[in-house]
Amino acid sequence: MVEVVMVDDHVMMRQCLASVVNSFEGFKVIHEANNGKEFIEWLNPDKLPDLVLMDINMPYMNGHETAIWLSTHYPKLKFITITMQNDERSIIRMLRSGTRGYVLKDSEILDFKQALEAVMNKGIYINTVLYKHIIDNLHGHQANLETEQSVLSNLNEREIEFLRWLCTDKSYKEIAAEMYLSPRTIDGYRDALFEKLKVASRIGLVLFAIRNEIVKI
Amino acid sequence: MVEVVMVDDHVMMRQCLASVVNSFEGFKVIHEANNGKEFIEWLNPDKLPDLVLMDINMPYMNGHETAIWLSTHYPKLKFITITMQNDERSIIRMLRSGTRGYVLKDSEILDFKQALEAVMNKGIYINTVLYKHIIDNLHGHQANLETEQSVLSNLNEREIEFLRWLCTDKSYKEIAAEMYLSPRTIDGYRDALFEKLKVASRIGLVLFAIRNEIVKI
DNA sequence: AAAAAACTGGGTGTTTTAACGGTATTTTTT
DNA sequence: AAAAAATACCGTTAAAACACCCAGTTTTTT
Repeated sequence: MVEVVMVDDHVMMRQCLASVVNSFEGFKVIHEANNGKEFIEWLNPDKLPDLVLMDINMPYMNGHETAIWLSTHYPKLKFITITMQNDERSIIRMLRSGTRGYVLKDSEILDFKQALEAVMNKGIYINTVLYKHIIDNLHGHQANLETEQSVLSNLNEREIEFLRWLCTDKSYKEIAAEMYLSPRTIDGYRDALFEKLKVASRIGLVLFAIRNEIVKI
Repeated sequence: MVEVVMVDDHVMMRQCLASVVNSFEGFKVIHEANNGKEFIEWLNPDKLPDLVLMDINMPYMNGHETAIWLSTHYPKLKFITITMQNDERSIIRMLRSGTRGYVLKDSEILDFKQALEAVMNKGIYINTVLYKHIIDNLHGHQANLETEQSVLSNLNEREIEFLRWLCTDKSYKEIAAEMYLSPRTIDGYRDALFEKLKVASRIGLVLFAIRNEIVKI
């Protein structure tokens, strides 16, 4: 039986969700708290719950603060964020703070159940609507210079890989070895990129790669 | 009934997984393909499957290429990546290409089932082990930034200015002229920064400058 | 006021990078 | 099957980058 704790200052909402959780086979709500502070004061290191469901917006100690505290003190304790906030920053922040799932309060019960089951089984769960935000964030800022975008699409896999290598402090000779190519070939790659990207030095290539998020900084 | 297509060049693996999928209630494998090319040639716009499970490493047309093609031509067609590759680049790349799930081949059957169910129900599913990679990616390398912060505070105005010049495609000689210094002095600045920042090439300096937002990209 | 630190400039090398000239092989297109 | 494109490769030369050595001047510290 998965022992669940609910942390949310909206009592009605919390109790509704709790009854839903109790209706799921294998899940049982063993405690409810009004906010993060109440929750961590209640926590007993010898008898941790299996799963915590919590809101972000709460008085005294909000979901974000609680998440950081939990990640620091009980990194193995799984928690899912259940909230109405679907803005990118909230999502990213909670993910970074270690939440295993992020479910919107206006999701369907089935989504909710999926999230619980996925999280209890080594996974993470994020609503599809939110997923887009995350992917955008992985991309970085898509508002790249359009002219560069078209140049970018003219680069092949190998050139992209080369650009990534350029953004290290390896010499061309070392990069050649890494890519299993002759240094001469690397010379050719460089020259081709100089031409394509209209630059004249490795620095120019590196800056392009970073601007276009070919490498993560 | 969720109609599933399996795309993987490892026949044994594919057939094993297919039989497992068939054993799941509500799922049925309706087609198997050896690679992306075979798969998209088989695809019938009038009768799309509900879910595609595919490997990354495949001949002729690999998972990444197939993912991009699918995202372009049938953005609503859901697919899950099932692979042995758990390196960050593969994961990020597939996520960016629109995969709804990422499951390692050495996962347990239950994980696998969770992934299928989560994806069919508006979610995405990613193994916990992989999740770390994604979060690290969202972070950027924040851990490093903190240690670099102290290094940064040891740099003087002139060095900062020099770092900014480094992030252009000017040569040291040209930078010297811009800063009204002798090229020799610039040499000294560079060497001092190499020492302070523990790097050994201009590229390293440029990356530092960008990471620490000394220059705006 | 003396010592230390920081800033600036210099000499002399080696290594790396960049620009120029190409060729041979495979893959794709026509 | 021929043409075109893409891929991998090579040599030479000049410039730039990097590594080491150094010294004089100014600023800061003691």
